[in-house]
Amino acid sequence: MTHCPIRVRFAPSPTGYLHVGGLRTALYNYLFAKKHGGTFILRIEDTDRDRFVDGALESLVKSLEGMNIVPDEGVFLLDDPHTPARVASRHSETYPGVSEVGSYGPYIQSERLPIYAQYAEQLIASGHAYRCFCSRERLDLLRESEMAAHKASKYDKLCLKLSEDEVANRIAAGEPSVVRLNVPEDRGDIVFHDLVRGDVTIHAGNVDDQILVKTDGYPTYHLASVVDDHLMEVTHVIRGEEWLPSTPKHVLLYEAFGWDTPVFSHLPLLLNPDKSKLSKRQGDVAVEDYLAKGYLPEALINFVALLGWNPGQGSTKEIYTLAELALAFDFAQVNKAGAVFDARKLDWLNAQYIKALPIVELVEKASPFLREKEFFTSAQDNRKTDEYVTRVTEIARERLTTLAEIGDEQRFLFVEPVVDSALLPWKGNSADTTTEALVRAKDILADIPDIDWTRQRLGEILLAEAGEKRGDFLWPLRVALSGAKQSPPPQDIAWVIGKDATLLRIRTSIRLISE
RNA sequence: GGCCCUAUCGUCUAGCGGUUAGGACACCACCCUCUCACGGUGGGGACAGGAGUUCGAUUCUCCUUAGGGUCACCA
Repeated sequence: MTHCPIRVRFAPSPTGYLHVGGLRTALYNYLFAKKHGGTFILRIEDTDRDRFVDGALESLVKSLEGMNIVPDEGVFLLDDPHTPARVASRHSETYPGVSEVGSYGPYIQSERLPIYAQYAEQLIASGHAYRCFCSRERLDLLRESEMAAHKASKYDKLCLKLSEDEVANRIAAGEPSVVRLNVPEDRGDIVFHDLVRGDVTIHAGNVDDQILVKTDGYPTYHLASVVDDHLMEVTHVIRGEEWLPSTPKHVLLYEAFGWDTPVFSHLPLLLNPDKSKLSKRQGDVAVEDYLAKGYLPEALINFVALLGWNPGQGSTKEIYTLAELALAFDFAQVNKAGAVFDARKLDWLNAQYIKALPIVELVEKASPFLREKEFFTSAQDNRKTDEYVTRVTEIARERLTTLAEIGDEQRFLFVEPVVDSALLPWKGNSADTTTEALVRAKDILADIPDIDWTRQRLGEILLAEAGEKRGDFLWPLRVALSGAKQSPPPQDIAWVIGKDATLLRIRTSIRLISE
C-alpha cells in the first residue's frame, strides 16, 4: 500500500458551471480515493483561451465544495468560508483568489506552458511528433473528401515529409505551425485495460495524427493531460465515456514518452430522457441550479452516486451518506450502459432527506428560502420569529419536495386567509350545523390553557371533541383556519398561528356564514 | 459514413448457468383519514431478436437490430 498510493484527479475546464455529469465524475474519483486512502486532486484544464469564461473556475470549485467533495490536493479558493484553512503551496498568477495545495503544482494548466513545450520538443526530437504547417482550409478539404469517400477522417501526414531544414526555415520565417502526434503506421492493435469495460481494442490505423500543440503554443487536452497525469503521478484516470475514443492517442503518448500508463475507468454517460447525452434544454444540469431550487447536497450526491453504480450483493439500501458511499464504492459494480437522469427519483430522495433532517438543521437550511418570499416579507412581525418559522417548518416538512417550496402551500400561516363561505359546511351540512360546530370549536379552544397549546394536545382535544362525526366538526374548523380546500389538519394550523389568531379566524367565519 | 461503446419493468437497478427474474422511483387500487401530505398493504409492468455452447441460458460466444459516443488548432 505504501509503495503505490492511489492518486486520482478531477480535471474540469473552466468554461461554465459544474454540470451534474461532472459532479458524478468528481464524486467517483473522490469515492475511489477515500475508499483506498488515496489522494484526490483538483486540476484545472484551461488550455483553450477562446472558451475561457470569467468566474467559471471559482464557480466550479465552489460548487464542488458545496457538495462536500473537497480535494486533498490542487486548486482551492482562498476566501471560501467552507474551505478548511489549508496551507497554500502557491498562489495562482492568473486567478486572483485561487490558491493551491500540494507539491505537484502548478495545478492550473495555463501556468504549466513551458512544461508542455519541453515535452513536445522531446517528442519531435524522438520522431514521435512533427511540425505541421497545413492551413485550416486544406484540412477542411481533406476531411470533406474523406467523409465523402466514406472513410475515417484522418490527417494525411503531408508535413511529415518536410525536411528538417525546411521546417526550420518556415518556422524562422514566422509561419504558424502545430505539433502533431506521429501515429506509427505499423503499430497494429492498441489494447488498453479499463476497469469498467475490460480490455478495449482499437487498431492504430484508425487513430489520427492528433494535434498536440496549437498554433498559439498552447497544448491540446491530449498532450496536457497525459503529461500532467504522469508528472502528478496519477494512478487512475477516471473520466466520462466520451473520452474512450481518444484514449488510444493517450496510450500512444505514454508509449512515446516511455511512461507507464495509468489505469483507465470510463464512466457511463448521464442521459436525457431521450437517451442522448445529458444536456441543458431538457432540464437543469448545473449543480448550482439544483442547490438554488432547494435540493440538499446530500440528496444530489446520493442520487448521482446511484446513477451507474450500486453496491450489488442484493442490497436494497437507497439512502447513503458520503462516508457510506466511500466505504461501499467499487468499480466492479459500475455499470457500462448510460443512465437516464430521472428528476422524479431525485425529488423522492430529496423529500426523504428533508423528512430525516433534525428540525433545527432543516429550519436553518429552509428559512433562507422562506424569508425571501413575498408573503413572508409582508407578514406581521410576530410571524417572522425563529420560533414561528420553526413551527411552520415542522408543519411543512412532510409536504416538501424541495426546500424552496416551503410555505407555498401554507401562505395562510402568514397572511389572513380569505374564506369562501360555501366551502365551510361539510358534505351538505346546513349553515346552522356549521355555525354550531364553529362555535363549539371556538369555546373549546378558548378554554385551553397555554401549556396545552401544543401540536399533540390540540390534536387530542379536538379529536375527542369531534367524536364520531369528525368531518362535521373538523372540516369547517380547518377551512376557517386555512381558507383552503386542502391544508394541514386544523390542530396543526391552530398550533402554529396561536390562540388569538385561531379564535379570530373562527369568529370571522362564524360571522361570514350567518350573513 | 469510419471507429468505438452499450442493451433486464417507463426510469435507476439486483442478477455473475438452474430464481415464482428481486428492490427503488413513477403509475394504479385499497387502508389510515376532516382535506392535503406522510405512512401501510397490494397490483400491473422487463431479460431487443436470431443462431450456437450446455443436461440447462437473463447470465457465455457470434450475428442482426436498436441506442449512444466520437471523429476540432474544445475539453
